[in-house]
Amino acid sequence: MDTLGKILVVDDEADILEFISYNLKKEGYEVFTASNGKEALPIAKKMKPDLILLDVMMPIMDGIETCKRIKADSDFNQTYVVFLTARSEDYSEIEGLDAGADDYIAKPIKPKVLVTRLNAILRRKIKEAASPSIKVKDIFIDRESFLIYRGEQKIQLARKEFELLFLLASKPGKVFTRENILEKVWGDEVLVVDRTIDVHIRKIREKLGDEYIGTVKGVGYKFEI
Amino acid sequence: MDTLGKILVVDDEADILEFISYNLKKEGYEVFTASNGKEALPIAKKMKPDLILLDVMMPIMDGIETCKRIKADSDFNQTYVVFLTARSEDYSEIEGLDAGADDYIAKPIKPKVLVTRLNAILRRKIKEAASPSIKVKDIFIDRESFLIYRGEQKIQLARKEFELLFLLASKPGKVFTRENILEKVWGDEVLVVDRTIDVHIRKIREKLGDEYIGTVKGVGYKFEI
DNA sequence: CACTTTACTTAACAATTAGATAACAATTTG
DNA sequence: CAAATTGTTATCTAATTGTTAAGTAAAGTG
Repeated sequence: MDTLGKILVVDDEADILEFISYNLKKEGYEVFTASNGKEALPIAKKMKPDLILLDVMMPIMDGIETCKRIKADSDFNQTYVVFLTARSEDYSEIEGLDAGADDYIAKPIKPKVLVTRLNAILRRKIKEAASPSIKVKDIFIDRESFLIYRGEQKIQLARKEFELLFLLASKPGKVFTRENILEKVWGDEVLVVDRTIDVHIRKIREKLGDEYIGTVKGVGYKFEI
Repeated sequence: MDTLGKILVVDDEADILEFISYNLKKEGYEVFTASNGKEALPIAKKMKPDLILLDVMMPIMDGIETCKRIKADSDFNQTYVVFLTARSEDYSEIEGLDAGADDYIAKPIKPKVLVTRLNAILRRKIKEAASPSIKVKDIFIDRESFLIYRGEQKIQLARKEFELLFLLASKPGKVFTRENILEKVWGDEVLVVDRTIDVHIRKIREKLGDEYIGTVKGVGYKFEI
């Protein structure tokens, strides 16, 4: 099995480090560890991880400082940084955003949440890098321009509409459940009502016509082959 | 009758152990018991249960610690862990989730609740593992698209019809009793009259033809080989 | 920074469809 | 044949999805 990606985990508490490391390895990631920011930088330089998981509160060099240095280094253009924060440290959210973090995970860490979030982030990354466009039926879905081409005709979709169509079209014929769709298009931290999906489906159908997206009652939606 | 699955129950109170054990055995599960975490681990190793039911509060090794060790062992990747917790111990919910538990059941335990929850969990597990598609005779039953293919022809079934056909086709030739069918397709919390199944069978026959599903009077239905 | 526009979400209601059941017909079984 | 079991149809209900309108947030503009 080839690795899903490389992750560098940085935390000063050995227990947490081990706990996270174990869960990520089990999932199929290649994991490196460091116990503070100072240690982390050279390891990151060397290993070129796809994602760095940073505890905010650390001695020697805290997460925010580390993140700033990472983001300042053009070597890490393609590297995602995710913060681990204690739930109530909302101040860190603001600081962290300034520092350029891409996402947050609140402690206490639940393995499932951790793994799904990182999966989602890295999947998005891989997908964006790998398949910028899809051709199905008579349409061409182009990530570069966020446009749908049908022959000469260009159709513009809003972001969410685009992502939703892109997801369905990524596996034509396959039925995606709403749960599925929410996870992939909205991400699992976002709490949105099912009907929202329906409305977006409606808008896509409005712009493209009804023949592309089918409903499977009791299950979900699919891109019709 | 083959067993529905193996369950390891861990609790320090002998009464509870027996109570749970009795109810699960009656339901058709193969049950093992242990009275603390330390005892539980080797039994789990040996018996490879599908699910471990863990009391949170135990002497020697408590449920949380036990759960952590179980989850840390890759042998138990496929094993569900369910906690038994006193209702007001909400702290344990957080700790337990950290430890990797998959579900909770609050004490005091009602046999029906216990059995239904475990049934639901294990059914989900089985379904997840189940193959996404089946090929029998001249038809192809596809979970991805929720369609039945016969050559080029696509046949769409409603959800319950699909699940029912999928069940029968999962073991062609085997006769499924109505009880069987209700449990697997409808789930045991749903109360439905037998005739409902007949009607669904009828609709499937209408859409696919009569040659696929056979009736065994006094017993049930089967997918004809 | 006001103002405008656009995207997103939601609530509320309408339409549709799947599912359940009753009632009766047909078939099988002993 | 009589009893039990299953098949069939029509009808009702509950669940699911479609649709509209309106509110809110975000992004763009002068």
